[in-house]
This record gives sequence, C-alpha cells and structure tokens, in this order.
Amino acid sequence: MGSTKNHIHTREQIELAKLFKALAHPARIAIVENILKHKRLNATDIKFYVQLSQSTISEHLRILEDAGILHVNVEGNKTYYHVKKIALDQIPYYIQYLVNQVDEKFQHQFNLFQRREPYMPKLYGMSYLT
Amino acid sequence: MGSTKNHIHTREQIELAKLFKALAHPARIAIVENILKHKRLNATDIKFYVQLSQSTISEHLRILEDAGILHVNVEGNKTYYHVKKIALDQIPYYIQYLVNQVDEKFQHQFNLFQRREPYMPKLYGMSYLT
DNA sequence: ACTGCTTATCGCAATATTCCGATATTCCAT
DNA sequence: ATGGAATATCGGAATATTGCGATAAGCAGT
Repeated sequence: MGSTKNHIHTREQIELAKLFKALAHPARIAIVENILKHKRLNATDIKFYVQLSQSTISEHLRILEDAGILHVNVEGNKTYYHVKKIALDQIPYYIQYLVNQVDEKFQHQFNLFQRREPYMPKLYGMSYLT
Repeated sequence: MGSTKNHIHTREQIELAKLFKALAHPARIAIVENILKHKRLNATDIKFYVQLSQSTISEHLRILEDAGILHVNVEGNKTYYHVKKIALDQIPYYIQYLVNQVDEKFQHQFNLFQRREPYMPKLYGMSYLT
C-alpha cells in the first residue's frame, strides 16, 4: 500500500494540495510564467519557450487546466491558453488564512494584503474530487 | 527516460517548484495547519491529529523541513516543530510578481497586498539545488 | 481530395512518491 | 543498568509522475 490516504483529510486540504501540486513542477511554473507574459499562447508557442516534446507540453497543459489554473480557447487549428488569475489569487488568501489562524491577536502583523472576503477562503471551483 | 529535466529551467523555477511540492500533499497541508494552530508540536502530537503511521509522519516532516517550511527544535526526548512564516510569505510575493509581470499598466488591479521589497521576489534559502 | 500544421492520446520505460512495519537510536526516568 | 517513550531510517510494495515517440484526429489552405 503506497497511495495517498485521502479519506483522512478534509475536502479543502485535498483541493489545496491539488492546486499546489499543479504548480509543483518547474516546467509548469515556466509555462504559467510564459503565458502570463504573453497574455495568451498556444501549445506550439509554449514548446518554443519550454523545450520539451509536444506530448509532454500537452500533458502539463492538461494538468494546469484540470487544476483550474488555465483557461482554454480553441480557435480553428490552434488551442490558446490563458491564466485564470482568480485561481492564482486563492493561494495568497489561503496562506493568509493559515498564518492568521495561529494567533488572532497578532493578526495585524500578517496583513500583507487586504481581504476581499470575510475570513475563510473559499476554494474556487471545488467540484471534482478523486 | 522519465525524470524531470531540470537543466532546461531556471534556478528560480526549480526552487519555487520545490516549495510548492512540499505543500502538494494533503497530509503536509494538515501538518502545517496543525502546527500553526498549536504554535509548536512534536511528531507524536502530529500523529494524533493526522492519522498516519509514525514513519510516514516522520517522512512528511523531513520533506517540510527540507523545503525550509518547518524549523526543528530538539528538546531532550522530543523534537518540536514550528512553521517558518517567512517561507510561507514567499508564496504570495511570488504570485504577485507573476501576475504583475503580465501587464504593468494594470498593476493597480492586482495590488491585493503591499510590497515590502522592490520587485523581484528573492527566494528565501535558495541554497541547495539537486 | 491532399498536404501540412496543431493538438490529444496511447503505450511504455524510467524515476519518484507514499505508506507501512521492522529495526535502530537516543533520551528520560526508575 | 533497564525499560519505556520518541524519533529516524531502512526495505519494500503499491501507486503516481515525467518524459518521449508513435499514432490519431481536426482544421486551414491549396
């Protein structure tokens, strides 16, 4: 037995881990960076910036899309990707929530950014769960 | 050949991926949450909150420590862990840097939190590189 | 219809991760 | 010294990830 024991964790922990996991590979970091820099790219463009085979790029793109980080737009021949900023924004909110829950008294020390929502960060697109 | 091709990526991409990877497991999310909630915990305490075997907990703790997320304090019999907030803080800074580089004109839209340092986020503890 | 370009998917090999029990090891208390 | 409690590490099995080439499928232009 060597597979992750998901049943002992909360839905939020599992979803969050999935979000982090999508960014837990240098190639996918590079892909997100390049798409953001150019606003939108198709897979062939990405292949130019990130030197991996077409099938490997395709797989990384699928993982990023599954995690809700990329939005896909098919235009004829090509498939354009752009980054859903709302998905990336969840991460700072969660980190803040995490750090704040330690000690509410010293909360002001951790006000690195302002809240848009009251307290508990809702995870965007928590739909599927394996 | 199925191993990650690190040589095609930048040092920052690799380090960042490593940081995300450390948080890319629900058990490690749970461990960090519990340590933060209680300020400090030893491995036996964590075993109570996160129902995994002693050796598995120990391995997860090692990964979090390697990533620079946990600080270790041996006190006699027990090993206490606490969370280095500076390591977690890097993540919002990087996300902001990433999102901002898209379009400097619309930078104000993404000012979810204030900067402490000028621009490029320096990764804390970028020492080892596999 | 044919050709070329773009992307998805399959099959597979190499490697990495996750988890556990068993076995040290180290410290504290008796 | 002996025993117990806490933790690290080893060995191994199950599973997951990473990467590639080959193949398939769709669209655009000729």
